[in-house]
Amino acid sequence: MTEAHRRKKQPEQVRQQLLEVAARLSHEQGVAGITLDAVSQAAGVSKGGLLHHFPNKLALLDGLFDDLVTRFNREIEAAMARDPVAKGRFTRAYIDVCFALDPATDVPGWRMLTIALIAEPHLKSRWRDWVGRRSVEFAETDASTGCMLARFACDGVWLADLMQSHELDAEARAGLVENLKALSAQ
Amino acid sequence: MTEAHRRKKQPEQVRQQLLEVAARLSHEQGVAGITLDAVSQAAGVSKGGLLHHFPNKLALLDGLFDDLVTRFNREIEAAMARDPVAKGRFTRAYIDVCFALDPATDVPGWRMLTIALIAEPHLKSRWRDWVGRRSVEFAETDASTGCMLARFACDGVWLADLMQSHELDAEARAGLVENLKALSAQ
DNA sequence: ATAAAGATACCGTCTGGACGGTTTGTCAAG
DNA sequence: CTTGACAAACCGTCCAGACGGTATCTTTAT
Repeated sequence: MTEAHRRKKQPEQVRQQLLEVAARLSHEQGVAGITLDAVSQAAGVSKGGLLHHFPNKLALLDGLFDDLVTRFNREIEAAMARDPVAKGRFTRAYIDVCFALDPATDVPGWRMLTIALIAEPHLKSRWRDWVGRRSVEFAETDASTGCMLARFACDGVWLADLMQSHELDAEARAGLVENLKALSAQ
Repeated sequence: MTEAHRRKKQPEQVRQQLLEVAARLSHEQGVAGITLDAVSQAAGVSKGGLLHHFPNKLALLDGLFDDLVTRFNREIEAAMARDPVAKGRFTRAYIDVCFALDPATDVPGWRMLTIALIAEPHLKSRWRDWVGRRSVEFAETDASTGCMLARFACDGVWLADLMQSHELDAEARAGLVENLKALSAQ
C-alpha cells in the first residue's frame, strides 16, 4: 500500500528498472506483453509511477530505444578503438559487436526494439537517422560493396538470432566472422 | 442487410479478399491496423463472415503466413528451374527472389509477416521449420559458408527495405547482387 | 424430377475484458 | 511548505470473440 512511499526514493534506479523490465517482458511475451499495466506491475511500481517517468507509452519505447542505441554505440566505439586499420574499421566493429551479442541475454532487448522499429513509424525514422549519420561518417572507409555486404549479413544473422530460425554452432559463427572480416578489407 | 445474402456465394474469393485486405491494412496502418473489424469491413464482409473463414485472429495470421510462404516458395522454385548450375542454385534463387521484391508492392505483405513472426511464438516456430527443411534439403549444394553468408546478407537487405533504413539505388543493388552471386559459387 | 433435410456461407449485435491515459490523493525530502 | 515521487481508483475506447440468426448451396430420399 504505502510500501513504496516508505522506501528510499531512487528515481533513477526506478527508471532503469522500468526499462529493464520492459525489455524482459517483450522477450517473454512478445510485443503484446509491453503494456503499461504489465511493465509497471513487474517493476514493482504503480501505473501512475510509470507514467510519472514516461508520460506515455511512446515515451517509454523512446527511452528504451535511446538506452539500447547508446549501449550499441559505446560498444562499436570501443571495438573501433582496438582496431589499428582504418579501412573497414567501422564494419569490423559492427561485425564484432553483432556477433558478440549473447543470444541469451542481449538479444531480448533488441528483439523488442526491432519490432517497435518496424511497427512504429516514429522509431523507424530515428533508426534511419542513425544509419544515415553513420554511413556519412564512415563514407571514406566503409562504403565499399564488400563492407556494405558484410554489414547486411550481420543484420541477417542478427535477425536469425532474433527469431531463432537458424541453428548456428560456434564453429559456423566463427567461420562467418572470418569471411565477413575478409570482405571488410576488400 | 440481406444484400450480401443475395449475391452469389464465392467462398474462395472472399477468403482471398480477406487475406489481401489484411496484408494491405498492415501496410497502411501498421500491425495495429489488423483488427477483425477493420479487415472485415474493408473486405466488404461482416465480422461474423470473417470469423467464419478464420475462426480466430491467429488463424487469420496463419492463413496469411501460408499464403505468403507458398508464394515465396513458388518463386524460389521458378528461379531454381532457370538455373543450370547445381552448386549454390538455391542460394542464387534466394538472392533473385529477395531482390526482385518490389519494395512498393511486395514488401507490405512481408512487413506484416515479419512482425507477426517475431511477435508470435507460434509463427516463429513455423518459420524455423521452413528454414530447417530447406537447409536440410539443400545441404549438398548450398551449405558452404559463402552461400550462408549470401543468404544472410539477403535477409539484411530485406530488413533494410522493410524499415527503409538504407537508401540503396539500383546501381548499389546491382552491385550487391553481383557480389552475392559470386559468393554463392564459392 | 423434386422436395425435404441438412450443410455451408454469411449477417449484425452484444459483451467482457484489456489497455492507454487521467485524476486525485499521499508521503517524504529538501 | 513546496515540490518531486509515487499510489490507487477510475474512465473511455477499442477489440476479440460469442451468439443467434438468415440466405443459398448440396445431398438425399422419394
